[in-house]
Amino acid sequence: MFKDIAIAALRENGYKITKPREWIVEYLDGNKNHPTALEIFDDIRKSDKSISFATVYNTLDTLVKANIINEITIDSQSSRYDPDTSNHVHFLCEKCKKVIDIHSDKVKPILESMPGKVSGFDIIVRGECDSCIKKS
Amino acid sequence: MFKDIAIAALRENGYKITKPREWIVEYLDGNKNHPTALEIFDDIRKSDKSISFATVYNTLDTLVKANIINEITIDSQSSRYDPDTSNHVHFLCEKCKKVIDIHSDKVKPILESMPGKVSGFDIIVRGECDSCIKKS
DNA sequence: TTGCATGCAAACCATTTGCAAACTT
DNA sequence: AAGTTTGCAAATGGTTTGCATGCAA
Repeated sequence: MFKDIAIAALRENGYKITKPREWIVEYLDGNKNHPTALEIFDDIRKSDKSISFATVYNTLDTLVKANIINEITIDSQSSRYDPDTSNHVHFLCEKCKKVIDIHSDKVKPILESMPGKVSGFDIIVRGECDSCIKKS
Repeated sequence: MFKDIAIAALRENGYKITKPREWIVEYLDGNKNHPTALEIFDDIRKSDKSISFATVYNTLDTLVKANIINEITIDSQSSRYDPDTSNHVHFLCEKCKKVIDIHSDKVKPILESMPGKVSGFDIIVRGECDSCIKKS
């Protein structure tokens, strides 16, 4: 389970386990919405928990540095965060704005062809999804 | 030549050919540095040309909309722009900060496997380049 | 007890906007 | 002449920072 792995990874890297960090990890567990920092902040606040903006940013930074989550740049306005660190592509439908995760074995060959050691990646494809094409 | 193609494409899309647009297109012609809007602004100003910040942004937007250049998000701080719209991957060396363009036929299979119509993409791989590995 | 982490508000900085003047067609 | 485009400066909005207080270890 993501939460347990994340908490363990934080511990291993010498980070303290605090309430805000637990909340954010819980929030991201199984989350496929690629939320922004603001969305995370708002949603956590809605559930009677007190958290500050700076802490959301700090914690997300920490989780990214510890390789527990990925920062994705599909939205040029603001960073989004993804707890799924497995090889996948983000397909953004520009009509309905949905981000579809595509787990594909076609990603690996690209990573293997890089002229150096790979530490992370972000594959963003923009277009129009089948569901929107059918509607038009 | 990129400049001629870009100007023609602007005309075809009903955009007027103005000095600032020419300067920016010339600046980007053959440019492999993936510059930011600020870098473009500064460099154009350095060569005795008067241009405003808003115009740089407006023009880059226009060029992106007309599919003449790509906006790339390799830098979470600010957008970068690439006149090379052919299928390639951006490999960012986190040590020397260089962005290496990798033209690869491995990109196409990914685009073809998307659940919809593809209009654009941005493939970013982060790591350490061979040259930096050798130095350490 | 010892630092690391949090929270607040102010600062920062890339990008956008409104509008009058200038220019392309 | 008509309608875009430019340029300026101010506004916006996501993200970061400094520092005092709080908390995990």
